[in-house]
Amino acid sequence: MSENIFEQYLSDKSVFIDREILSAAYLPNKLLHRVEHVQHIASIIAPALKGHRPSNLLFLGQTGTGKTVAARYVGQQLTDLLGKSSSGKVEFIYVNCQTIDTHYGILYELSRHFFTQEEAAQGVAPPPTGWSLDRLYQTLLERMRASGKVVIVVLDEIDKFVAKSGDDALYTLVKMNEGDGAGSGPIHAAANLGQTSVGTIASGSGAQESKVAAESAPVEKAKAQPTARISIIGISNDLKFGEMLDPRVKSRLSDEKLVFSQYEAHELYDILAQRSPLAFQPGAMPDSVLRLCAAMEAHERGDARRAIDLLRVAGEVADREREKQVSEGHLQKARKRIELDCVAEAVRTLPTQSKLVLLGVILNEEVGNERLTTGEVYNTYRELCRKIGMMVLTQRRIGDLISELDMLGILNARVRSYGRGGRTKDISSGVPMGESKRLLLADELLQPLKDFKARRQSTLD
DNA sequence: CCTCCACCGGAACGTGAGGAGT
DNA sequence: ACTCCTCACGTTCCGGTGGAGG
Repeated sequence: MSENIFEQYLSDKSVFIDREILSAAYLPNKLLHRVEHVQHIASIIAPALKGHRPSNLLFLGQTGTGKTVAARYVGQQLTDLLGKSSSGKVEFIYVNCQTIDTHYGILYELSRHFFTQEEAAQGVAPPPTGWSLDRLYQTLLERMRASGKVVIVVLDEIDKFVAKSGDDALYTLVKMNEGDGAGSGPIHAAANLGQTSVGTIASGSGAQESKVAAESAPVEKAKAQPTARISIIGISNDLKFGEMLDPRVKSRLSDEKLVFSQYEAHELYDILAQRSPLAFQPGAMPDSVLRLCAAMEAHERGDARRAIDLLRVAGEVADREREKQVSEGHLQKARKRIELDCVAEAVRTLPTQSKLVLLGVILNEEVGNERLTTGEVYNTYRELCRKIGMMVLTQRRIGDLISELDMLGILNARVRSYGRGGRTKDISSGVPMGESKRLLLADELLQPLKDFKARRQSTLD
C-alpha cells in the first residue's frame, strides 16, 4: 500500500469550482430581490456622506431573509465609494452580537477602529479586557469626536446583545451622539428612568459636554466641542424586538424600521441561479435541481441561507458519491442530513437533566411502553438518576423540562385527560430512537446506563 | 350531574454564580 | 475585598381541570 490515503481525494474531480460562493461570508456583487430595501437604506444613510448623522435603523425579519447581506452590501458600497474619493469621513462597523454580546466587548470592538496597532502596543488603546466600562466609554467617545467621522454601527442579532447585557447597554450606545441637534428632547425623562450603571456612565458623559443629564437647567446648545455622530443599524430576527425594549431606547433606535419578508420560490431560485454558475462546474448543477431546492425551501421557511446550505451539502453528497452531476436524489439526501444534524446538535447540547428525561422516554419506548405519562417518565428518570448518582429533581421541574423538550421538537407532549385516570401529558419521542440513544450514551456521565432497561408498565390487561 | 384521578401550571421563594461598582 | 444586583435553575405550595365512571 504505497498510495497515500488522501491521494484519491486530490485527484478526484469535484462538482465545485468554488465552494466559498455558497458560504455565509460570500457577498454577491448584486443583491437580487432586495433592490428596494437597499435603495431605501442608502437613502437613509446618504446624509453620512455630507457629514450628517443618519437616522438609526432597525431591520426585522426571519432568518435568511437578507437582512445581514443587505447591511453588508450597503456598507461595502459605501466604503468602496469613500475609498475612491479618499475623504474617509465615514466609519462603517459590523458587529455580530452572537459572538460579541457584552457591553465591554462591543465598545472594545468599536474602539479597534479608532486606534492604530502602535497605540495598542503602547498601551494607549483600550485593551480587550481590564479597563472599567466607564473609562473605555469615555476614551472611545473622545476619540470618536476627535476623528470627526460619522460612525455607522451594524449590530447583527442585536436581540442577543440585549438579552445578555440588557437595554441599558444599548442605551449608552444610542446615546453616544447626544447633543446632536436632533432627538435631544427626551434625555431628561430618560435620566429619571436610568438604572444605576447607565446612570453613572450617561450622566458622566453628559456632564462633560455640558449637556447635563441631571434634570436641572438643560443647556440647549453646546457648540464648543464637536459631537460624536453615531448611527446604529440593529438587525434582529425577532419581529417583536423593539416592543420589549425600554421606551427611551425604543424611541431612539427605531427611527426607521425595515421589515424583510420571506423569499418566495422564484426569488430563491434567482438567488441560487445567481451563485450556481460561480460555485459549480459547468453542467454539474442542473436547473431542475435548483428549482427543486428553491421550491423545497420556500415551502418550509423561505430562508435563503438554508437554501444555499442545502445546495452546498447536495454538492458535497454528489462529490462523495463520485458523481459528476448533482441530482435530485442528492438534494433529498442533503436535506435529510441537515435535518439530522440539527437534531443531533440539539440533543448533544442538552443539559444533563434533560438528557436523562429524554433517555427515560426512549428506554420506555424501547421495551414497548406506549402511552407514556409524566408519572411514568418521572419514575424511569428517577431510577436513571439513582444509577449514576445524579440529583433527582422534583416532578414539577421535570414537567417543565418535558415541555421544553416538546418546544424543541425533541419530544411530543400534549396534555390529555384519561377521565378517572387523571389528566397528564401524553409523551412520545420526536426523534429517531436508535440515533438519539447513541448520542445520549456518548455523554460520559450517562455511560453507566448503557445496559439499563426500562420496566414494562403493567398497563391494561 | 357529580366525583375524583393524576397531574397541570402559576406564584412565590431560595440559592449560588457571576458581573459591576466602590 | 466587599457589596449590590441580576439571572438561571429549582423547590414548595396550591388552586385548577378534562372527562370516564358512578
